[in-house]
Amino acid sequence: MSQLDAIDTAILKVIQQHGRISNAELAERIGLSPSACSRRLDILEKSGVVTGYHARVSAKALDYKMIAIVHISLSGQFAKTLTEFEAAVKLCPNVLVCYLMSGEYDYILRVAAKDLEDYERIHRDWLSALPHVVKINSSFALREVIDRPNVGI
Amino acid sequence: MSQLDAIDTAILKVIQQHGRISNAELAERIGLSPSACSRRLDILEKSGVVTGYHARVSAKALDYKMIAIVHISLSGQFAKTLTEFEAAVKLCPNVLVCYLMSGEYDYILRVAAKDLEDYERIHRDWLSALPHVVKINSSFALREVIDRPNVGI
DNA sequence: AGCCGCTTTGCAAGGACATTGCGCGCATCC
DNA sequence: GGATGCGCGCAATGTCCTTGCAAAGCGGCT
Repeated sequence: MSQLDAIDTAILKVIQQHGRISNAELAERIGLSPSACSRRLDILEKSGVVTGYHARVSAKALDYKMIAIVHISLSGQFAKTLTEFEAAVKLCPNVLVCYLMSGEYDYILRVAAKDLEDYERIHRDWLSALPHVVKINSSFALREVIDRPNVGI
Repeated sequence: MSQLDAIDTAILKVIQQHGRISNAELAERIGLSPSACSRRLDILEKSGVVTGYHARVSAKALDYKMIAIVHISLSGQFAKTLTEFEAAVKLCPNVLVCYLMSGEYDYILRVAAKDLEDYERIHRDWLSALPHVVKINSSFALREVIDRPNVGI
């Protein structure tokens, strides 16, 4: 991928916030002809700068009213241990985010649940069943203050 | 908003993963005529079930190579304290996510930075400057294992 | 300075697409 | 049983996306 110029950055800034904007309106906003804009966007997509488009669905419309932050420690940091854990955690659809971390815990997870009972099920059937786990620490989000799709550029 | 039926759910499932899909292809995937599909999607958007569409931009294409998870404790839980902290944290463009939490820390943040030097700047100019903060604990993500845009439905 | 090649732009055309009105089928309720 | 409302498919029209093509900007080189 070549370097991004000011026009590319402007395109990215718009489509981050308005992913389903028409090419015509996008072109107008950034001051370019629709054809040039379409070609630039095409390059951004094919070169992997734009990795996808996603609709954001109201969590409570789907009855997901709870967010838990889960800190997990494993029994070791061997590559095999990490690989097996990660393969297993990827299968749980309720895990939205998972990072391998520095610091006190090995992994940090963001988990969506419909309610406390649902979370208890997830904890029992999924999280506790993950391999090599020696400690699980769940905290619950009381309120979402910020949830940006991307860093403001 | 009325209840979501199986077709609505199917639509949501597709557009969560393919936010820029054409209405024609969406209709074909879920087995509906384009007109009916367009009308359903319109209802889902106007009723607030679909809250927006966003392009996902490769973080490293923008040179954001670091993700920090920051735990923050405040000096108290008075409403005024929380409100002032939240107003301030919302201004920092590097803070992608912020939750008010139960548990040991009051807030948990996901912060994007270009590199360690950039994070040092964010920490100094933004995080340390947030009002009522008494403790900041930063951990760094070594690797992103999962980052789903939405819960799998 | 002038030339040349590369890149990117704007324009135009044709083909696809989104949207809206309309009539029909189906279920519900009186 | 008839009326009513809801959601569907079909068709048409206006918009939009895309691609070919020529010209303009830009940098390097002589």
